[in-house]
Amino acid sequence: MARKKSQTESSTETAETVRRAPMRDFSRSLPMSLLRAREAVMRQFRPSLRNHGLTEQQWRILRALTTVDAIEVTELARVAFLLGPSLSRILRDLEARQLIERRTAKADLRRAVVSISAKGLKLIEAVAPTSEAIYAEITSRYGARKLAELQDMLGVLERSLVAMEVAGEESGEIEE
Amino acid sequence: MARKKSQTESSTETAETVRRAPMRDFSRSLPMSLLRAREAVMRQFRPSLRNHGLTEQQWRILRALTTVDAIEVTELARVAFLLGPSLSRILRDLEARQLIERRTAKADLRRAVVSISAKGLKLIEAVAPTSEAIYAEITSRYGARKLAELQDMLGVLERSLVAMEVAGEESGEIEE
DNA sequence: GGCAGATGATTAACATGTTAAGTGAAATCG
DNA sequence: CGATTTCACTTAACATGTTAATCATCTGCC
Repeated sequence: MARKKSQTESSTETAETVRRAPMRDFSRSLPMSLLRAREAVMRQFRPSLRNHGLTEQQWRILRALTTVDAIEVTELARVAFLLGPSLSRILRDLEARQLIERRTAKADLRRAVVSISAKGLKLIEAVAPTSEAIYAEITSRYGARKLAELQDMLGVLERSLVAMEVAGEESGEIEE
Repeated sequence: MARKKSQTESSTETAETVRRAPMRDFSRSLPMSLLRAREAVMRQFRPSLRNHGLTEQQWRILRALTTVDAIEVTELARVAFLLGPSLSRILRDLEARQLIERRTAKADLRRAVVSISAKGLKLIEAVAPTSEAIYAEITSRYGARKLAELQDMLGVLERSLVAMEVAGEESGEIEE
């Protein structure tokens, strides 16, 4: 680190009143903390996934599909925590690669039902060992108990924020 | 919740051996927990930013610029936690909107130095009150002490993961 | 039965994430 | 001092995030 300034500072005078409100130091804001933590975690997994030709989101989808027999697209979006449009694009690609299978629900032609293919399962099984090893290493380094506690706290945070949203909608802003 | 299956299950036989390794329930994995928590937080801020014509990242950059007089692009990328290419594109846009100013370092023509403009400062000042109010509401709902503790834990996690990366490089994989 | 409104999914359009390649300038070394 | 390497930054190319619009089907109601 070490700022290493005073070398490109031959500036003139630029911003005058800048630096009025230091605010919350910014780099320590909650969104930044969460972003950096998540990035630090994912940086561990990405290389392995990449070696198997998978992105983080594609992995999430396949992973979610191994926990069910078949699932509708909307439900899958909820479980894998992806927005519809992203999921739509990714499913198109995964289907083309024959890692998943998709068919239309007989009772409701709007709905599509997705399931993982044998090829997809094989891929998952090829990646899983490394992923599990990395996860174990993280758990070991950070501490299993602490990790569980952290996840609890994140869950509580999430729920209190959802409650906050609801509170902000109960009246007023109906139409746009 | 509630699986609501047995309605689109008129399937034939699809996946056979599926559901072998439930793994870590998936939705409770650390990356997912962090992702959902962060999304829950950002969902609070996005509408306000959007009303002012700013994306989350643009806001991060302007916000970071208020804490310094001027800063080099690479340093800014580090502080705002953005990758070079993303930052490059966003700076191009912010400069076109005259929210920032950019000039070239005299001592090193490779380096660009960025600073916020008066217009940019005005925009920040217009958005800040709402942002601060939302942040205060979150703090209040979740608890200031708990929030500080959560951020501590996130910081520790981040640092232990950085240590993990280093440990995985000390020998071997030098060239690509 | 037929039509207005709701719903599931996709497409469109634009912004960012991510890795690789390109460009010009500076540092290093023979 | 000139070739090579390194460095700061930008472009390129592709994948995803995000919001709005579109499309087909469904549902409720008459």
